Amino acid sequence: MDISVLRDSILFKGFEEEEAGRLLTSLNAREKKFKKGAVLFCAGDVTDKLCFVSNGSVTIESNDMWGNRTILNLVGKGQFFAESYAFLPDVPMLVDVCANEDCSIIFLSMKSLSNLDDSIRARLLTNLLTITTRKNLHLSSRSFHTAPRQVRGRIMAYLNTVSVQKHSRKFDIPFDRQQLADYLNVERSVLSNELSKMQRDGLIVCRKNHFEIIAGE
Amino acid sequence: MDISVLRDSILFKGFEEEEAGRLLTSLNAREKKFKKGAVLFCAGDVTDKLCFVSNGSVTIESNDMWGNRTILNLVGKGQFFAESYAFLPDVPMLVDVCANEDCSIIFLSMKSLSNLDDSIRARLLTNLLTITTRKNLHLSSRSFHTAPRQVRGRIMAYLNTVSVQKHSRKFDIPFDRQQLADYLNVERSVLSNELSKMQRDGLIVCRKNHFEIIAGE
DNA sequence: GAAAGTATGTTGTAATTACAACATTTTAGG
DNA sequence: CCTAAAATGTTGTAATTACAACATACTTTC
Repeated sequence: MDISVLRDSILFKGFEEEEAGRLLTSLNAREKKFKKGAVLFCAGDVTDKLCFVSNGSVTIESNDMWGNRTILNLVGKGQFFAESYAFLPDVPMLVDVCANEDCSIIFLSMKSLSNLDDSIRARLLTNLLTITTRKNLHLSSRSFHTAPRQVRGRIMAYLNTVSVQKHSRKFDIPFDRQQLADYLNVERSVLSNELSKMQRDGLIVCRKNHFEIIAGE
Repeated sequence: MDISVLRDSILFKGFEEEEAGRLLTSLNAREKKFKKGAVLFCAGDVTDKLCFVSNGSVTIESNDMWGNRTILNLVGKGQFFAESYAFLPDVPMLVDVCANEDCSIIFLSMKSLSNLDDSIRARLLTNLLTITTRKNLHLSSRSFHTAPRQVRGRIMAYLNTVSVQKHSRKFDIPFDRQQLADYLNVERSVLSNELSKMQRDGLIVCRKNHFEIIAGE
């Protein structure tokens, strides 16, 4: 198990090397590998495991009975997921979790938190709180990407966020066209069409996953 | 200041009466009243206050420069808001918070958490974690309500959730028509129209805020 | 480097939604 | 109880999107 990515994560902030090691044991850390397309969790599943992406990426998505997919989030290397369910283990998951590419996931048991001594527990809880509040902001950012009524507005809202995050007008996005469509809640063909129009209108340049936002004068 | 609602909240779960009182002092609890329509926070504001609705309700919303409103959440009596910003006080708010009716809000300072002793801090953090993870689920539930491509699907997704929460096919919703439209990201007139059709089709009965879902055969 | 498979782009039509304008109902004050 | 204001319902048209069908480009594998 490659611990280094997890060791560098926000979860272990403020912990000495030796404490971190003991904590990993207490949390019963287990790593598992998944192939692209594998389903890690289905809606309705329950879990008490906090999940960490040590390599690759997964998508958090909702698939309705007519085959419509909505991608709520893409969780990349170094990020956590299922934290809400880990702390509310009675609540069945509302979403599916799928391997977006070959990936490695570390599962951490949250059951034995109360056995830790207060000092370690308080620090760990503080870090967990940072994880959940950040996730909170991340979740609400999708609301802003899907809020505009028109496709162009949604694309721009999304690209702007990515551009701000990457501190550059040129950047790659982690989605292919179908995924971006499913994230923005629009038709793939309409998305492709609109991207073409936006290029003709001189708003953006894009090729595959690479985008550039053209500055207005 | 009426402390009883806050005292009964999840934040103070597991605290003795005497500890709770001291905690309130440490957190510098302050209550403030707002008139319906008042703006408590604007997008861009920063705060380190955890906010609690001790009476009334507020809406969490995003208003774009063309006057389009998106309601992300309605926070009622006994619930918290701004918890993410309270713990990430550098992050400017992405949303506006407005008084949905006359209301009272208790503001709790999260700055001095580290001064508390480990035992109290660990218990408080555990409760805060419950608040943030629940909020997380609440936020993602809106994604499911706006995921269906058609208006009827969105209405049904929303009404189903409320029905499950209230354990009844008959229930009141906290939104008026305009607010429900802004929550579901649809036009108010289209929403009214669709509700009429759904009544004609025998799917629901509604009058003002009161809804009844009619069981399929 | 062909062939097959996958991803992306394009187009036309049917369906749906946005928007405006107005009708009706409900609520709040005097 | 009347009036004004607000909320909700209805309708028609213009604009947008969904969907299907197909064209093109890019990848992968042999």
